[in-house]
Amino acid sequence: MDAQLPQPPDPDRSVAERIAEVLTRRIVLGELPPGDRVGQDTVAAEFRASHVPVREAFRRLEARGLLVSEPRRGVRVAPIAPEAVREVTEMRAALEVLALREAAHALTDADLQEARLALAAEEESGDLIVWEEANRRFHRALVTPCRMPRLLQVIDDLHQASTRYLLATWKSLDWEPRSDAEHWAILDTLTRGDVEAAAAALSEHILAAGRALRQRLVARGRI
Amino acid sequence: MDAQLPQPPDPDRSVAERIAEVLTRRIVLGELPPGDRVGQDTVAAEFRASHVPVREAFRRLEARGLLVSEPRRGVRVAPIAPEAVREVTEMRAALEVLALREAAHALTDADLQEARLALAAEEESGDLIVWEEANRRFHRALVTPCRMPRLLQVIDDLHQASTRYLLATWKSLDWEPRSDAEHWAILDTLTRGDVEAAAAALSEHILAAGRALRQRLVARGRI
DNA sequence: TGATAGAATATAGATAATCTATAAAATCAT
DNA sequence: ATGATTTTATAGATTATCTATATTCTATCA
Repeated sequence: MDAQLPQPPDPDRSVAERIAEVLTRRIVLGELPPGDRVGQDTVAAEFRASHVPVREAFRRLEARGLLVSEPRRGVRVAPIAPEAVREVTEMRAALEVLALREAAHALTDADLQEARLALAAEEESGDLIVWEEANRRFHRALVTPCRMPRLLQVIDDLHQASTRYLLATWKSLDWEPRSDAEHWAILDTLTRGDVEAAAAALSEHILAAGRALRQRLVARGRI
Repeated sequence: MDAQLPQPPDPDRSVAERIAEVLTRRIVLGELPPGDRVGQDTVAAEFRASHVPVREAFRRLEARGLLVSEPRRGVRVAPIAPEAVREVTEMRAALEVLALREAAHALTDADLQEARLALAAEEESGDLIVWEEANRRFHRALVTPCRMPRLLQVIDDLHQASTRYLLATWKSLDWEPRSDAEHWAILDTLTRGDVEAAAAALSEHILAAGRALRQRLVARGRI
């Protein structure tokens, strides 16, 4: 791991925020594997910062479930367990359905167009990470119009966790594009104005993806 | 406000944790009103601590939605807005129903007994704060057996927010015990093993309480 | 007189050096 | 070899200090 590039000072964002952002990316992408200890002095040295903003960044990531903190023993990257995958999946299903139902009232043509563009980007992606970016963009397009910031924040945190589980499980190699059919089906029912059908499809889609992920994770764990 | 009592050192909990706990209580109870600025040096002086653990406590409370942070301007107590009440209510309904469905598999007689005791405590309470404690205990008894720590944490944060809205709106004066009938109905259906009916009743109960709260809040806002 | 530009002040955010307590590692004695 | 003990590394916290920004106060001018 090479040293942090001298980031533009950017006085609008605190040092803690920038550290939190970089650490988040590393954990989600799997560069920092589950269980790894994250030393505050190491991080501070890398970012040429003191331990104060580092600790603040730790607290943010802890709240998002990416780090776990043990008193007097520092923090480590949260483990990846099948039960956690199930939990995050079910929470996402419940909350994205809620957000979609609320968003449906306010859904504009531009929102639907954005969702379509996201699905097009999915189909053009040859890489798991790129596909996941488009996948996230699609889900976000469906729920963002609900205008419920707290709900959207929690959904975002959960999706981040999902992404981490996905990337840790599929490793970009043995991956082929999938589930796009479900995505189009959700978008179709929504375009037709059938919110309940779209909600049901979205829920089933999230749960199915979660089941597949968990199965694969358990299988990998047994090898 | 008098000075902080010399707390037992308690080496198992960090200074940041203790500060976060006390600030949480003050915000939920309304001692720190919405919009109030919370100065880091003021808090540090009161707890005879440095600004470092204070800032960590701020980050924890920010993640729970009790504080909002404005860059270079510090933190203030989160405002109480009808839209936020609605948001928290709907999230609670969705997530507590999910938790209840999962908990139902594992529900023991002891859990049901705990719920009954909580309802008895509600009926004996003459004070809004005491009632709310029992109310929380009841809801917790229903969902805790699901054994999904992340879900339970989010539910807990949301319930804390609900409590704050409740106490800010009803002010302990013009309050009379209510909604206990709904509580008993939920418990009855659950005792009979009808999980779906209990889930529906729980959802409707949370949403109804939220509607009442929001109406009252809007009415108060107009006076 | 009132609005506004500019100086003064308070404070958020951050640094650096330092301290204590504890967990982990290394060493020593049996 | 193994168990006890010392050493070492580091988390958590303090204190003093620094800079940049918000806010407040004040003085000037239309």
